[in-house]
Amino acid sequence: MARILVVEDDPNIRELLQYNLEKEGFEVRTAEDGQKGLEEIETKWPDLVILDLMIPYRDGLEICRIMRSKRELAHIPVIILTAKGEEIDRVLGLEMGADDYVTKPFSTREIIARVKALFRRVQTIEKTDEEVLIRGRLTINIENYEVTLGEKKVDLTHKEFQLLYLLASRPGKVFTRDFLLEHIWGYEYLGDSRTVDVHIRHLRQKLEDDLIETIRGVGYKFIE
Amino acid sequence: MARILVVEDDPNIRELLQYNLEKEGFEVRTAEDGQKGLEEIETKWPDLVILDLMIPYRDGLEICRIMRSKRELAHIPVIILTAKGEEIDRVLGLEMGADDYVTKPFSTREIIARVKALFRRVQTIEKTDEEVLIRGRLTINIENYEVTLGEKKVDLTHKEFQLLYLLASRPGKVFTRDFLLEHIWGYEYLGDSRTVDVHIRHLRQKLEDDLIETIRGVGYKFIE
DNA sequence: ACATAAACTTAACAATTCGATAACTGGATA
DNA sequence: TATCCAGTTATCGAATTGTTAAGTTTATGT
Repeated sequence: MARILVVEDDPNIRELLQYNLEKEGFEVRTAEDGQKGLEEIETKWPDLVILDLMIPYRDGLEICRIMRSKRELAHIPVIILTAKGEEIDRVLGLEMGADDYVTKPFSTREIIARVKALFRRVQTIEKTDEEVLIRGRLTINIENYEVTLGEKKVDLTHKEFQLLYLLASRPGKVFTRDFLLEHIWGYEYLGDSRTVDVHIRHLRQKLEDDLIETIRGVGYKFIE
Repeated sequence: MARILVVEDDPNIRELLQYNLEKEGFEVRTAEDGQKGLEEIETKWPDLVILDLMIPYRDGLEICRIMRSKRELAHIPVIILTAKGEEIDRVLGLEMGADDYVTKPFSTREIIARVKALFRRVQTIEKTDEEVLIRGRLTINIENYEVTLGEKKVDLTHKEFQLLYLLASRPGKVFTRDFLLEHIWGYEYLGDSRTVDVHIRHLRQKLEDDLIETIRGVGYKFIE
């Protein structure tokens, strides 16, 4: 199972995290300050690091920066813990390469969910890092934005391409209209969800009718 | 739409929350003390609970702890309301498994934003957690919205799928018609309870007769 | 900066599927 | 045996999606 390092000076939170993460089946190590944490990271290469921002000796951001500068540590995902007031450093943290933030106080469920989500993201990114998606007769080339069906090249618009790519990235999975709107159109989009239908229609016309299946009352899915 | 339970003894805040959440399209129920709140939670399984910390009979943390210890309630997100002076033991609160905290006085916009954020978080993170339910020869894939019996794929409608999923999520547990109506059809639904029978009938036809058992005078259960 | 084309959104209407209800039947229970 | 509860079926209306076209925005090249 995945190995997680928790770098946190407050023993209560440290134990709370350790207890709950181990209950989820992760292997957990802890360090109580930045110096020890960094040593652990450099010698043990954990699979994920949870870093409190305010810790003695070396703070979270510094550790993050050091990790990102070393080739063998650069890929390790990092979750930063911040107290409620410290949210100013968010931008700085992003620059330092943290992958997620959790503001204290947090629920254990939340942090576990985020750990899992992060692992999932890393896994799927590593998997889908290939620029070409092949699904039967369909080929989706992300790099040069090209789609071919059999031998024929298919011209898609930007939205159509995004929609197809998202659906085809997980064949079989049902995507609700809301989910599609949120991910392609953005969180703040306040529009008709019928818009999705129209784009689906266009995709079906340009490709084949039965590539995208309608799940009535739920959404759409790319056939497996 | 999602069903929210507000447990709060102050009638002003209770109504304020109810009014504003309903305006946002949520279905809202209220309880004025911990005992009634807990009953409502256990019998109705709301989709989210807003809990005042200081309420008569059973306080918020106790309810939270009870919820987390019961399998069918453990996943329900909880927002805790605290008065400004109340210094909650943070770690205790975290262990109890609340998902978010709001300090009184709060603005309605804030609480609505948090409710929505929490739903979004839970949806995107938790739903991908347990995607497949296996019950003997029956397989229920939530992500793909697919049901197979043995090797055969079974086409279910939305309502049928929801019904089967709920029943199969706790084999052996008897669900009353009222519970099923409130949980799947919504708090507001005022209809014939024969409706449930018809959908059960359809499920039995599409699957096997003896998967869903009738408990005369009570309701239905999925066989263990 | 402008004209033009392309892409996107919205609206309206058609087609289809689904679900609620009523009414009747059958069986269990007291 | 009477009564109550669940099973069953067909039908109608409602909800969802498909489809087309017109209107609006955005992008592109000159």
